[in-house]
Amino acid sequence: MSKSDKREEIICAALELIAEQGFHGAPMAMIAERAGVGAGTIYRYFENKDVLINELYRELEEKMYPFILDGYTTEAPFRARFVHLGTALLHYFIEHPLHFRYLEQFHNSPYGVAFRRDKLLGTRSGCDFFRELFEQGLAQQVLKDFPLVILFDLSFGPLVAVARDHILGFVQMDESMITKTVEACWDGVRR
Amino acid sequence: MSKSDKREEIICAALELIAEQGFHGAPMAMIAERAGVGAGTIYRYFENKDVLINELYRELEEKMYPFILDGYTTEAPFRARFVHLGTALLHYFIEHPLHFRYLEQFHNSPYGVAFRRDKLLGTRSGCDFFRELFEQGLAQQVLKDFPLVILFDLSFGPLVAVARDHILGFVQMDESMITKTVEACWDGVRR
Amino acid sequence: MSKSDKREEIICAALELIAEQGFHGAPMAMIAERAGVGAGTIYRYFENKDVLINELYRELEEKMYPFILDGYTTEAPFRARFVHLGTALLHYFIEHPLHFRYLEQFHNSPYGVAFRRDKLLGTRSGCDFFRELFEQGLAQQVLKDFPLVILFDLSFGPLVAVARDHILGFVQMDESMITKTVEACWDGVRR
Amino acid sequence: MSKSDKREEIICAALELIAEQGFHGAPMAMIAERAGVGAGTIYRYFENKDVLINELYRELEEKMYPFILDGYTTEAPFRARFVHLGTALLHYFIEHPLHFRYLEQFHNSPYGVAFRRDKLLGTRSGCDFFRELFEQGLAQQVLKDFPLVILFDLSFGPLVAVARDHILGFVQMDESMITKTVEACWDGVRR
DNA sequence: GATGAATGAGCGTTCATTCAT
DNA sequence: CATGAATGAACGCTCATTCAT
Repeated sequence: MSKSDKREEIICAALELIAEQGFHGAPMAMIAERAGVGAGTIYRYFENKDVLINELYRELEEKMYPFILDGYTTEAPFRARFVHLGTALLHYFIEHPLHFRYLEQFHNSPYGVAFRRDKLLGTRSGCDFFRELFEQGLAQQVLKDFPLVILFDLSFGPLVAVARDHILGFVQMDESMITKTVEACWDGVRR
Repeated sequence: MSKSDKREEIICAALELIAEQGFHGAPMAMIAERAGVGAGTIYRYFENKDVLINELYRELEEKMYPFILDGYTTEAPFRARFVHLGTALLHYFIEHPLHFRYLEQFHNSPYGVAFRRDKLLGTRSGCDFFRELFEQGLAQQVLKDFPLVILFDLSFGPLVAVARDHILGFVQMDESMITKTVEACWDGVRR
Repeated sequence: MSKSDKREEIICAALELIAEQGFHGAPMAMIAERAGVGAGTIYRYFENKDVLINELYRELEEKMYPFILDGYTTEAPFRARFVHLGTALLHYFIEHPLHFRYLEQFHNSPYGVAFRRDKLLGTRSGCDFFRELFEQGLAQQVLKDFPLVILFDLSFGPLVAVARDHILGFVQMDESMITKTVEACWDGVRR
Repeated sequence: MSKSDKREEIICAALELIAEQGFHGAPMAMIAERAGVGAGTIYRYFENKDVLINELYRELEEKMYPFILDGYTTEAPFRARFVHLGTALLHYFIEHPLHFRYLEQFHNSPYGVAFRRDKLLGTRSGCDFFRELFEQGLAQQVLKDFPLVILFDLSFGPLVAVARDHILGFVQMDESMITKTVEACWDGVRR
């Protein structure tokens, strides 16, 4: 197994265990076992558990963005762009339930709060295309006159909730339901 | 300190610590210390940590419902009732940030998932007025034709997200912003 | 409930719980509950748990002796006296399984060792009629020439083992089996 | 210290402490300390305290059988075989007082009762040579006509009692006393 | 005297992290 | 490098004992 393979196995094992069992249910020894490496080996790649958790988060984000931005063009009309992003996001969550559950675990924890604070204060980049889109929407007056944060909440709050309920089996999302849901979000933010 | 005072102190200490630090940031010994009681004392009032956590959740719910239902009347027009509940909920969260953060911790954990499953399957009562409202809305065709679960998500997803961002200091909600936010939710679900 | 009734209830509750569950399985609070008294009350009658345990032992011994000595006469022939005592002892154990199991718990514990040491060193009286009988047997040369302790062991070792197996249900002792067993013990010690 | 040395140290520390102080006089932390290992280390070798206790019992049994069976032959006359086993057992106990006291602690506890039940019901093998010997003795009519269990009690009851008294210093067993004692047991069971 | 709520030391066990091999 | 055995602090929980009522 090559060096980067090992890293990948560790990341993957951590993702599965944490997504399924939470941070509690994923001791380092268990992550190591599932990754097929020694317990000490993890510490060659990640300084400690916190670093592993944050690094894994970063990697998931990086895998998510290309997926969401695939086919996205800043030339399209505003509504179409909004629908594209929302639909892509919901698709991503539904097709990557482990990623989704990990992201949820992460956000709902001290890690996530610190992370989010950094991002809003601009010390962290990442999903700036969301921010750009919403700023444009405000400038063009197609969006309701809300602070950016609230526009985010109105858009993603429902999507995340729907994704969770789908993954937990409380509702079954098909293509048309996804579209309708995103359009409902649009109704929420559009002027 | 009277008997029920002690119970109250424990509940209160648990609320604060868990809201602020999560379940694993709140060892029983620390809860006891903050409550000003011995470690063993907690177990006179709560069989174990799980029971304490669930009991605390139940108590918060019981405090929340009267707050939200205050002034609520099934005679009012549908939109008014929706706005009432949404506004009240957001108010409650904003005025009780510890409660809010505890509820979030709870829902985002094995406790919450089990709880939610019970509720959706109808084996648990509680916020049935929400369900009733939404069922009426569907029947009267004032709401978009969605499964109940998704209507919940479209309504509460944003409210919860907004409350979280307010509490974390990412946005400052005033009365008018609250109203506007709830109305945006309404735009999301109304036909 | 009178003062001595209370003491009796405590003794009785302790006997039952310890006999059935061992010292471990008999917390003071549980003893108090079964006795129908407050937990603190026990400490009015017994300085602490150790004292309770030793006192209870002493009381059981005191109840046992009259039972065993009933009908016993130093005038009878030696063998008859031996058989009387052995039979009576086995009967007592079989008819008072709680007593028997308590005595066993006691003897097999630091309490019992200290107790036995006292007794053999003569600082404790009690079952001196056993000692007298065996000393006579030695003097009259009807018993094998063994130290007293070994004669005790040859006599009571089997009886205790048989009683235990009966109580645990590994064998069913009836009157004739009891007699035969005691006679076998006699064969062991007689010259 | 090698891996198996550590396991041995733990076993040995547990044996000493439990033999001397009983199960509750031997907390895991104290066993670890005496073994010269960290508290957590025990759990690498034994799943929990129960498993350690049972494993230790099994190991003692395995050490005992070869000792007892050394020089034992099924060809010898019945009485000789009985005397061999009895003498060997008593020797073993006297030469291994810690083993003896541990075995006593074990048998006089929920562990031992369950264990003994298994053995009598035949779901456990082990000292089947005892059983075989006694069954032969019954068939050949050299033993008194008793259930097996009682023959066991008549034989081992005294031996165990004598061993205990020797170890506690209540009597001093030498070679001739051992022989005489076993012969007395034989008198007890022989027809 | 009687109570039982309160205590806190002590238990068995877990797990992030280290380090000799 | 990679390992995984070893560690020990920290956890949830119990229970003998005390003491205000």
